[in-house]
Amino acid sequence: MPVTSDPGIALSALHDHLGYWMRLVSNAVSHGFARSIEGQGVTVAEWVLLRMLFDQESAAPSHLAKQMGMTKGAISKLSDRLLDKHLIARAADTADRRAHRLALTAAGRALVPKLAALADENDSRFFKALGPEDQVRLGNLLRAMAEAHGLRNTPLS
Amino acid sequence: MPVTSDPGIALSALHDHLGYWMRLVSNAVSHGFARSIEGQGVTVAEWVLLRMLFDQESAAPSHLAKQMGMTKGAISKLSDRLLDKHLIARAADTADRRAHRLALTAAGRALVPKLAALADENDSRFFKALGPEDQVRLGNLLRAMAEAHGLRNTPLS
DNA sequence: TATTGTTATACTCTATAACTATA
DNA sequence: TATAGTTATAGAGTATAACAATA
Repeated sequence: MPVTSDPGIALSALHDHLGYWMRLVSNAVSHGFARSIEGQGVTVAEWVLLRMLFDQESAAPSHLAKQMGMTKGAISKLSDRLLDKHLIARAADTADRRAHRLALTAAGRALVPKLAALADENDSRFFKALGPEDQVRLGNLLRAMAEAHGLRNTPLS
Repeated sequence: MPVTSDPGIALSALHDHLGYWMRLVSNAVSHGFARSIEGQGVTVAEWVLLRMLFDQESAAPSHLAKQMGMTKGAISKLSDRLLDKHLIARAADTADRRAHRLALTAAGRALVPKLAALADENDSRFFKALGPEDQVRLGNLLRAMAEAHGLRNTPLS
């Protein structure tokens, strides 16, 4: 019998929801990663933006906003920080004078592989608790959820 | 071959990490829940505090801080908002005059079952995409991760 | 008129620490 | 001295909207 002031009402507990366990594990993995890259002077959102630019040479802020599921304003703030750190550069678009292009600097390009290695290590460290088969099963279940709900935006926080 | 400026370096992508998929799905579930309860005027963190008080009659802020994995300062701010909404009440501890006791008001106690029902609905809505067996498998995998890493604090964000 | 991007405002959550009252 | 709690400050993320420049 649950310990409540009104035992006549059956009330779901926090841990009765899969969402609770998802968030518990997800937060631990993400916070662990945030700690592992803060020595490199970047946040998780900054890592995502840098990693995306690594594959694209240059991108418009509006394009990154769509890719990352953020607003234009949020991308501006994120870009400002990366510009201050000299990890990206901003240039005017030659074709459309409203538009900008963001690209990695040499320092930014050199940093991405280090961050990717830290991401690999963080993922391994957490999920090695599951055997190899269960890691595959977990990935399949999560991708099935993402597919079923049409989830596409990169998760940041 | 990956499209990068330096094809000689194999670089893990964002979606190569289980942490990426965890966060993608977890964020969708949590944001969906946040939207479903905002009509009741509360945030997810407020829901967690209210749900915990429902089982405890009253609790000290410092106790809630440990339970929820938050600092004393964060609990103070959270409590202030719930006090403003008249969902909880604050009283001096009779034994230790430094300490306080937080408890649900009648309105707060009446609200918790509504929020619990919304939490049930949100969880069902998202995870029905998996069959019943896969829901059990996912829960087992997540609880195994939590157990392996000693995760205990309630995830909020 | 619509679009690109910046800037401003505000709110939530987090973290640290200064501060008070009491033990 | 240590503890309980509040308050202050700052940073990160999110969301909305006002704004200037250009299409």
